[in-house]
Amino acid sequence: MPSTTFPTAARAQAVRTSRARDADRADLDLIPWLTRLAEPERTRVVADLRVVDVAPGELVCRVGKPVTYWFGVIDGLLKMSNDSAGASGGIPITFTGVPPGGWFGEGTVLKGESYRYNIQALRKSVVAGIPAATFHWLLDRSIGFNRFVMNQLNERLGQFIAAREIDRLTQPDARVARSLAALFHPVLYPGVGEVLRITQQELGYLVGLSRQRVNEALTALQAAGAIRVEYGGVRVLDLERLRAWRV
DNA sequence: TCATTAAATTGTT
DNA sequence: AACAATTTAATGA
Repeated sequence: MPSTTFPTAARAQAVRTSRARDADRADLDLIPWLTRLAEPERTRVVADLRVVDVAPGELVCRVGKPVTYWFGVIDGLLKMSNDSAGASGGIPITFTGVPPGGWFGEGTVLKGESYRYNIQALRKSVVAGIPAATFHWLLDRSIGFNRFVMNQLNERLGQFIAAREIDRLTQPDARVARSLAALFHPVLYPGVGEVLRITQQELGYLVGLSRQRVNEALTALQAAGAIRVEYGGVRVLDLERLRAWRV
């Protein structure tokens, strides 16, 4: 196993807790775009792929750091935020959860800029990544990969528009409902099945509500038959209902 | 594998 | 924020 440096940012604090390891077969099955690659490409990508365990609170990448990897979530839950760590005061912050199956930062990698977001693990997670060079190499020769990235960019645009709507919502139940619906996006987050593994605490952190209020909201959503609350997670019964939740 | 214990999560005040 | 109840994870025989 190569002892490469990874993830990039916050390595000083990360290297202590994160543990690089080889990707096993189970991990590979959870990378949605990998199945779309033909043989010569697939082999190189698997070789370049890095998989690490990330501890809760650990930063996967930080605003301003140069782009080195394109990341995806194998397991766990990450938080994407555009805050500047208190530098600009307590200004409204947009959070987005990244559940299993989600790959992000392709726009930044494409342009070769520095990261525009902080990506932080909300709980113990498994994160995969390919080097920016490999990403570009794939774009240059795999049509399947290009299709994936294009679709990804398109769907994500819709996500951000939805996120702005959610931010404007004041009703807690609606915020929770729509945020949940976003996390169950089948294209962006194919790793999320019927059940999303997320605690009410984590959901509260993501949506910007107290755990108690989230609990109340979830109870209401469950009573309406849109979801089922389970221990350490939520099962979606009616995704459309969640998306359209008003009050 | 099972029973016991510790930790995590939930529901409620 | 604090509490009790419940569920899961960890431990060791």
